[in-house]
Amino acid sequence: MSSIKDVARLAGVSIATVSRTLAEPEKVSEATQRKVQTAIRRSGYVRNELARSFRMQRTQTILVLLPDIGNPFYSLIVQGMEEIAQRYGFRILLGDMQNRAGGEAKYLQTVSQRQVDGVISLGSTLPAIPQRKGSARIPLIMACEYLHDDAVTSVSIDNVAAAQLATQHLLDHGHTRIAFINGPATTPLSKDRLLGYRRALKRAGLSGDKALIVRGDFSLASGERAARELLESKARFSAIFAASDAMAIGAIKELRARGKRVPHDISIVGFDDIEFAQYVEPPLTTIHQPRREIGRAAMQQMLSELGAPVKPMQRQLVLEHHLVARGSSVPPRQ
Amino acid sequence: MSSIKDVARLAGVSIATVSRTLAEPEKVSEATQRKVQTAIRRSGYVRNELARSFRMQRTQTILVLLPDIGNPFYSLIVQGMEEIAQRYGFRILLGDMQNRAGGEAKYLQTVSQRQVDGVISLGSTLPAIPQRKGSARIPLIMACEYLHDDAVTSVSIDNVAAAQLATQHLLDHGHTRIAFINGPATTPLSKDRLLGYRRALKRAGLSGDKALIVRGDFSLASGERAARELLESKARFSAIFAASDAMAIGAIKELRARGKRVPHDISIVGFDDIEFAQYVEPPLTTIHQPRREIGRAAMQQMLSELGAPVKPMQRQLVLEHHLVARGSSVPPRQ
DNA sequence: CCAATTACTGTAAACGTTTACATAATGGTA
DNA sequence: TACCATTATGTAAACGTTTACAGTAATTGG
Repeated sequence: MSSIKDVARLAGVSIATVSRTLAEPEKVSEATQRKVQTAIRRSGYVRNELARSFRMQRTQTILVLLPDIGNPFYSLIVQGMEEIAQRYGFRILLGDMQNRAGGEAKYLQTVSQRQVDGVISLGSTLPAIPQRKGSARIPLIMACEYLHDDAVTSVSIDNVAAAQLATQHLLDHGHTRIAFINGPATTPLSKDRLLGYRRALKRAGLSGDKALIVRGDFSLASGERAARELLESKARFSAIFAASDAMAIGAIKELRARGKRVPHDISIVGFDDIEFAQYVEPPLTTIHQPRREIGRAAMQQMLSELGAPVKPMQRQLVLEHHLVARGSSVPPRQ
Repeated sequence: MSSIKDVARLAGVSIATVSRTLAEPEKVSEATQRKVQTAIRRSGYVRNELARSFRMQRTQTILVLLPDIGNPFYSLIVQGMEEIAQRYGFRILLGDMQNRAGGEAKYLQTVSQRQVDGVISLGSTLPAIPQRKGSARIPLIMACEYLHDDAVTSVSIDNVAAAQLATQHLLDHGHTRIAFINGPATTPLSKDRLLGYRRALKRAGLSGDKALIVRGDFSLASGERAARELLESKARFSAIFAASDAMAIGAIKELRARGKRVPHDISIVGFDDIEFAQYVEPPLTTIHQPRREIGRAAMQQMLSELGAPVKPMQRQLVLEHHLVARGSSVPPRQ
């Protein structure tokens, strides 16, 4: 492999000039630039990014922590992030946490080893980012999930409002006994969705029933389990609001297995609007999250914190959601 | 950040000794090792992997090219790869090709920039890997897809046999007019599946009908389109074999939209056995691919080529598949 | 007791960049 | 003309490792 030295020799200039031609061409005369450029072409030189990263202590790489790579919910978010990262010469290192608490640990190593410039987490817990003594702190941004803490930058939707909207939709159809399959209990996101659910019930003058609230982990299988739990609790309900489409789809399967028809016997509303939501039977009524946009915004914020010429945003960015009414929600049977 | 120098000073040894303690402890006396280890603990030293990669021209990173990150088919494969990579201290850099021809281009840059040690491609085309002059060639392995070329290492199933099995399953149920939604035309994988489909028909003494063969790109939407094409062609059929579960699910949606009942009017068999296959209505009969195992094997082969103490495998590894019969395939209506 | 071997440790170069600083050339101004 | 500012380029150090080579001390074999 030819190095900057070969190029310098070929062009008859110093290595500093070659480096400058590449990084700050405005500091090099046009004639010299031409010489260097032809030398580069002739030698087939390509910059050794490893050497560069080492020297500059920057890798142009952002670690993206994914709770579960098998959940197609994240794909569009990642694509949005890629789009922006790409544009500014950054790369994404994807870390799959396999839906496990602490699954991020192995990836945080690469952080303390200075192999990434920043971290975007799609998970609910604040990863304990090992900060390098004596260096700038490594930026962390949360996407989708968030903390109610102004110090932590995040991009998400208004989950209270969204959950309220979903519940209201079922109330509008005349349902009064609405079950709720929430996500993992402790996260602010889940708390907010629970709050939105309760708020809608309350505004409708309903008291709500503890037995109608169960939990999953956003996965298909957990939705199935949650529905089973609901059915076995003997609590009556004519509709379910699930905090993810995957859980909604899992629930539908279980309901069917128990002889309930959807939506005829039980209406269902999901959350996320993943692609599959349109393809299940019945097509899923759900809350649409602007996934690509969330990814874009999170990455933009990251790059702005890293000094890229991107306009920074507010600390906690909240994007728009909306409800997509499809076939899974209808008025209750008499 | 403390460097190897600080540790050396603290332990009263040379930096070479520190380096050796970390990389080849058998060459360092026990007493010295202890001194170095306490010095490391006291100083909070963590090796600068950037410097190391630079010096050694190895990054311990494998680029995994993904045709479409939104397709949940790939998740388990990636998990299998991660598992093995992890075990040997390697990382995975995921590259999403967004289902586009040439989508790998931007990632191959990182290859020519020496930022990865090897490439595993899940796509169908042979990525033109820029080889570094004067250095060892960068290993490439294909997983799922393959070329009929002994020079290219690959891990996959026997797609001819698998497609034949799926078709045979429908024939066994009594179907004689079986449509086939294949993947992109030009890949060996698609050709093999077509071959398997045809072989099954032939063995049953059926001639086959060109009009019953259509194509998609493995995605939900393309399955929907393919089904539409079939329905509009006026060709008669009582069953569909789709080359991916996603296309099968897409097709089901379109069939329903046109008033066909599945499986009552039309039986369907998919391919892949993704998680969703169990959750759609009716549950999808499909070919199970050992996805995690494919990932594991591909990564194992990669690491063995990179000199890790892993037993190498044969050039073209073929893993076992099987058919999972679920509700989407039944005998045809009279 | 000497030579040869072994086991351990240190010295210093090298990897390919970036960049602070020095230097040289040019042009403008008093 | 002498001076300064500006522009363009070169010199050389630095980043933090690994590793070839050299050196020393301890051990072994004769």
